[in-house]
Amino acid sequence: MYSEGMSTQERLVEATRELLWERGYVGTSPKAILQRAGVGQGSMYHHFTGKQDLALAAIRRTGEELRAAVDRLLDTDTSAYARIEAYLLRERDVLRGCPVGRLTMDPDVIADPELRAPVDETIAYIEGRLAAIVQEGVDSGEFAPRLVPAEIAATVLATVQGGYVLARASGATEAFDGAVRGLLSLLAP
Amino acid sequence: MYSEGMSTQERLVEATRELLWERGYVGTSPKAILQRAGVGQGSMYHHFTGKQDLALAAIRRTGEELRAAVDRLLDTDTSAYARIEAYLLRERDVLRGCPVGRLTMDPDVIADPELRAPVDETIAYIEGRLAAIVQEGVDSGEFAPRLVPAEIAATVLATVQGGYVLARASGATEAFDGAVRGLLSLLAP
DNA sequence: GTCTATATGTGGATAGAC
DNA sequence: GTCTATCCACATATAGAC
Repeated sequence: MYSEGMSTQERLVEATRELLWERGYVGTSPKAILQRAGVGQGSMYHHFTGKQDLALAAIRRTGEELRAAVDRLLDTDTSAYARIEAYLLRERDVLRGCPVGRLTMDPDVIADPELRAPVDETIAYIEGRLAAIVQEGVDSGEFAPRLVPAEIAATVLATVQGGYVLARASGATEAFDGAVRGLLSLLAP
Repeated sequence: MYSEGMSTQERLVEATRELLWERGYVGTSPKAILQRAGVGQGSMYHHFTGKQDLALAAIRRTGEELRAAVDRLLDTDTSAYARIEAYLLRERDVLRGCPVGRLTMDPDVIADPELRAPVDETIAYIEGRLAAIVQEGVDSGEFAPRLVPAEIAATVLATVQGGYVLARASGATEAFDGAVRGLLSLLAP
């Protein structure tokens, strides 16, 4: 139940991040968080004002980590296609879905501007990075000039997010892989 | 609150369908269903064994309707590209998301084989219809022979499902439209 | 068939002791 | 800072009257 060196706040945020990923905001109760974190009720309300506040910290951290991971993946000295491919083929726990994208199906997250903000920012950031790479590819002649970078970036991101949906519906990762391969075949120079 | 000619069962199923779309399975309580349907507690447990049973009826009906709508859209005597385009440009309430796809993010739906089955069947059905159309296009020379129909079908469906995610994250339909246009530009003969 | 009453647990949060 | 006790409302279901 987390390492010894982890502070109570950290344990609470980590437990919340896991539960938000697994069950979403609506499906996550303070009680479940406390049990997973191994702390008492009082600690949670000492460090955070409540469920929303704790979820906010958790979502922000998840967004930061995802953006950092994407940066590591895309900051390479390779062709535009190779970087888009690297993004699409990134190792993923497909059946768990995207820890950020899944929150968009949570009515209470979407209804709360504070909770939606870090979700929006993270997705917009990745879209922006992908668009810049497509633009490079268009400029260098690697991609057809008729491609609109912002649109292709949205298509790439949507294919990944939708791939999770197909995979979870079928209970198998195959559909995700198929969608990605299909897109790569359409993008292939 | 629904027409006079609607039976109690129908009212319950309709109310459940709406709530599942808006709030998902975890976020929908029997109480909320009863209030929306305008019936008492006893009626629900007379016609259905409980929340799961009612949700099952609701999901099945939503799946049937979606498959029928897709059939109407795709049963036209036009080119393969035109039919894929028609599917992608279908009029949608983008910010509400897909009434079937959103259920894949519901942990209690995915964990219950009975509830997941109609979700899986509906998505598999649409994928199959799209794949057959792509196959036609490949056979007729409309699409490049290197395209794998099942993969392209998955890409098309994933772009739509992921488009909902992008749109809901940003709170605007633009990202959905961008993803669709990007895919159409890649598919264009 | 439909209603109201009731039951048990949980959701989300506060109070106050240590 | 952390714990336990307590609070009120809701979630989900059953019982039994009409």
